[in-house]
Amino acid sequence: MAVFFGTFENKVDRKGRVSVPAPFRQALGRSAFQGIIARPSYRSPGIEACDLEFMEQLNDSVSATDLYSDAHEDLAFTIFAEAHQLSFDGEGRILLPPALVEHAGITERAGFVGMGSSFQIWEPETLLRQKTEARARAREQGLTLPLRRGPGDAS
Amino acid sequence: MAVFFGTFENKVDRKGRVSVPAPFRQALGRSAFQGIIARPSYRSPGIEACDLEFMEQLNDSVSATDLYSDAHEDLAFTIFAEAHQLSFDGEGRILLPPALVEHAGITERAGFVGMGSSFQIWEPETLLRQKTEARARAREQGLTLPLRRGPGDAS
DNA sequence: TGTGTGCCCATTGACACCCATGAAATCCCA
DNA sequence: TGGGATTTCATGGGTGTCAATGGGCACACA
Repeated sequence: MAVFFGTFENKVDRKGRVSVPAPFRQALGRSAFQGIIARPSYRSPGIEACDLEFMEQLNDSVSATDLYSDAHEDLAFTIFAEAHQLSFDGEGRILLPPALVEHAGITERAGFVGMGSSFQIWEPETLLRQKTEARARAREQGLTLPLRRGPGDAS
Repeated sequence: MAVFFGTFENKVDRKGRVSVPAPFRQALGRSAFQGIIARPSYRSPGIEACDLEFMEQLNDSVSATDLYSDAHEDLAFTIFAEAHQLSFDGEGRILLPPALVEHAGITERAGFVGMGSSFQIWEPETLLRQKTEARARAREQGLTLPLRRGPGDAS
């Protein structure tokens, strides 16, 4: 599975196009669909982006909740309703839909930040603040991470 | 899994390149991606470095926390946002990004120190102090370590 | 006909690749 | 055991390549 990491900042041209950073494109691999799925985050002014495969995983996870339950409906609306399929052009650029641009407050530049299995797109200044705050919270709360080891690992 | 140990000091040339010590390169092995992942330590003025495989383990561990939870977002930002993928050139050198150089206060030389399953890169003078202090603290506090044995071990 | 969109090509600046050099460690053999 | 031969490594620098960016053109649709 793809792992996205690092922060990149690219220009939005006057046609509304942005280059998706080359490392992210490489992490996406050579699947049939050349592009990404993007939707507004419901918890922040950022755009969440992933590949089709991850969308299918999300679907599996949502499907695990009871059909017709409130949680199922709300999750489904939140995750799938506002999702956009954005194809790469020949140079690896995407066209940001107005709804997403507005949600993120993006104007001239777009910040791409890796989040592991997915990545996000932000207005660069806002992203900087968000990163700083997230790091501060992680440190204050003493967040630690129990490392999971693969099955072939002896320890 | 790779085990990194020892301390090495190499020169940073005027292009910002440094040779990764040969023992570390050998420990990294012949995986598909020839290089390392590096990110600023959030607890010290050092640079933490590991291989892609370790990054995937981190991703697995982060993925084990609930998607969209506060902890998940904060961890993802802290661990993945500042990570840089640094490829080796033909001579086993990496190009240190300005953000990492600044974080570590590196100028003309870089100190590499093995930390077991990862290693760190420091400004040499700072590293010397850090090592001295760490040893002093370990001695003062009488730190001990319960030894875990692998399953293949007879004893 | 005007607007949005996909496809194509040009430019430029960073950096990944290539080769050369010297020093140091290791090996080999008398 | 000593000293020459060989290999490995760290380092320096030139150059081709690729990613990001900008703009033009054709096509579709309203």
